[in-house]
Amino acid sequence: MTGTDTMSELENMNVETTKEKEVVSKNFIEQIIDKDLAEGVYDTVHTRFPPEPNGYLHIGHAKAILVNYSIAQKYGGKFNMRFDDTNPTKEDIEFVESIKADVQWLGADWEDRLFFASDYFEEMYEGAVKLIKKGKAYVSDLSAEQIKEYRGSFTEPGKEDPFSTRSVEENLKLFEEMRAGKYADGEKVLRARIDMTSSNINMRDPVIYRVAHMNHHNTGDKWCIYPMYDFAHPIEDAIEGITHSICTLEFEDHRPLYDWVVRELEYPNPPKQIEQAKMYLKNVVTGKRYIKKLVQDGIVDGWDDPRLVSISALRRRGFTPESIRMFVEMCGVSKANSIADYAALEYCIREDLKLKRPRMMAVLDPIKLVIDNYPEDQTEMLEVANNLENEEMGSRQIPFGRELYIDREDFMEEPPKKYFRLFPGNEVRLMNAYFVTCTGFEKDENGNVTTVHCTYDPETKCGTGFTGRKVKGTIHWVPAKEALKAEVRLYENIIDEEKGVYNEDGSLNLNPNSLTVLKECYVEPALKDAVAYESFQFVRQGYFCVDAKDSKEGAPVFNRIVSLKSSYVLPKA
RNA sequence: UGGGCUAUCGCCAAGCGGUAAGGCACAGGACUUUGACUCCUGCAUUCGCUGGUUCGAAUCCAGCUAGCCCAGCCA
Repeated sequence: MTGTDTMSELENMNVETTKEKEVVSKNFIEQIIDKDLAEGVYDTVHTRFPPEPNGYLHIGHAKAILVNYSIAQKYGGKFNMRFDDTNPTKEDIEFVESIKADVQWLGADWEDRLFFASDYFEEMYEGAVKLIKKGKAYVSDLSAEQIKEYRGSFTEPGKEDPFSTRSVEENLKLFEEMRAGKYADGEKVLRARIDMTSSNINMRDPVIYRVAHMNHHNTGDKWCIYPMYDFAHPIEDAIEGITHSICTLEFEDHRPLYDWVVRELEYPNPPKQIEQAKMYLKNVVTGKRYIKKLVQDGIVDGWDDPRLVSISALRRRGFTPESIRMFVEMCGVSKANSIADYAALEYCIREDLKLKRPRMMAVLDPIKLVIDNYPEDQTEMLEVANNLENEEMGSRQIPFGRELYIDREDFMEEPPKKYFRLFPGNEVRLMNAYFVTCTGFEKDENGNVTTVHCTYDPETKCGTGFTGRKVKGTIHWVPAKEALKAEVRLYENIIDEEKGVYNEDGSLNLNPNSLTVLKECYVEPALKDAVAYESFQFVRQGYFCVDAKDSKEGAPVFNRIVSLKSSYVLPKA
């Protein structure tokens, strides 16, 4: 075998291994799309995110947004943003703004394709007229209760609506009158004529238009009849040229109706509805009325309280769009109902921030450390890398002096075995600075340690390459004089995870310790200019984000996004 | 109760008749100026159950079981 042969052999192997790595199995939606593309059912891919503007988006919606968006991306297709605003009684302009902001923040770019279902009302009306003319729809005078009665049940077929025999002409006239405002809310509806005996209750002559004299956020008073979801949605998709209309599992039973509408209205290349499982997170609150109550009761400070999982709350807590995308990707797409662990989300945010954020020192529960052999009134500036694993992040200066703050946890008068932080006689490294040996400590009248004394060894200064001896522990610190006092908020799940989300009476099982406010923290002076949403690693403690609501200029409030993992548990004192 | 859907490790999830991918979590170990990160190692003789077809079944067939969704003029 010649050298070149060996080379090409090697190259082939490389190609193969690379290929193997890249064979990421496709999810079932992608498999359907591949098939559609291969068979020529469609030659492009066009998806959409169609929320009703009736509330704030939460982590569950992120899946819908990102699955739709990423599929469009993968296939070089398009992604639309569309508000499904067909029911003015539930909707508000406030929500369209917050939803737009959240979707944008998540990075799902709809480019110039922002739509409102309400912009299609005229075409929907014409569609309804078309159905009437085809004898496929009729106006009914039945009350809501009567319609319910006539619908039958799971086991009994429905009965024909007595008004279903009206002539096309009469239906046309009545429907026109409905539009003209001649009838009060609930007085008349338009029903699709399908099959009152269908085993699928959605097919038992579903109502497709109702009367609602109500101001609409987009169309004002132009309309007093509004299309129902099952009629409107397929039309919206068809108008926009959506190919794959992805929704959640509970709409599986509606698919026959979806297909019926696009077929009867004779849309060419009709869209296809595909249902996927929702994404649930274990032990989180997403129910509107529960969150409303938490706000009312003053337990949280709004829909963006960092303990909630609304998109705005996650943003305020310090989660990044990248971390949420990673999480959605990690959870995958399937038709099996499932509940993801919060730990997976935590993994994603740590992973995302790890190399992107500076690693700073902050002392959350301060006690003083005095270096007795360090010259009084001397301050030296230490050059410290912002992120040891990412040189590009550069470095900063930290003042170092005789008096520092360290965390209470990093000193123990009588240490347990395997405790390798500060205790009388023990030497540790002050991160980025010197080795110090504990020589003593002071307590207050309650027996709490207030000050720890130590001596330092000038030869052990960081960066000098000192290798004379090693220490087992490295602790963080902050200079007493120059440190910035800051408020830090620590979070636990708002739900008591032991007990689950709900009590027997349906109320929430709240965790009384979900919020810890620490007002006497000290952080590096460099953190003075941190701005809202900026985040950092506080070494040995976790990732923290500047709270956007309560921080003041020069006085940041830090939210702990997530702690660092730890294989060491401090024994209880 | 009729219809629709689902069931593979603690949590997600591949697998599509040729003998159980991967991630998270977890547990060991190495390394370490973060008890972090990183790196190794381990982690389903078994795919809800029972039968059947087959040389061969998580994959096909039959019958069970369990869970989720549907009887809005909500989406």
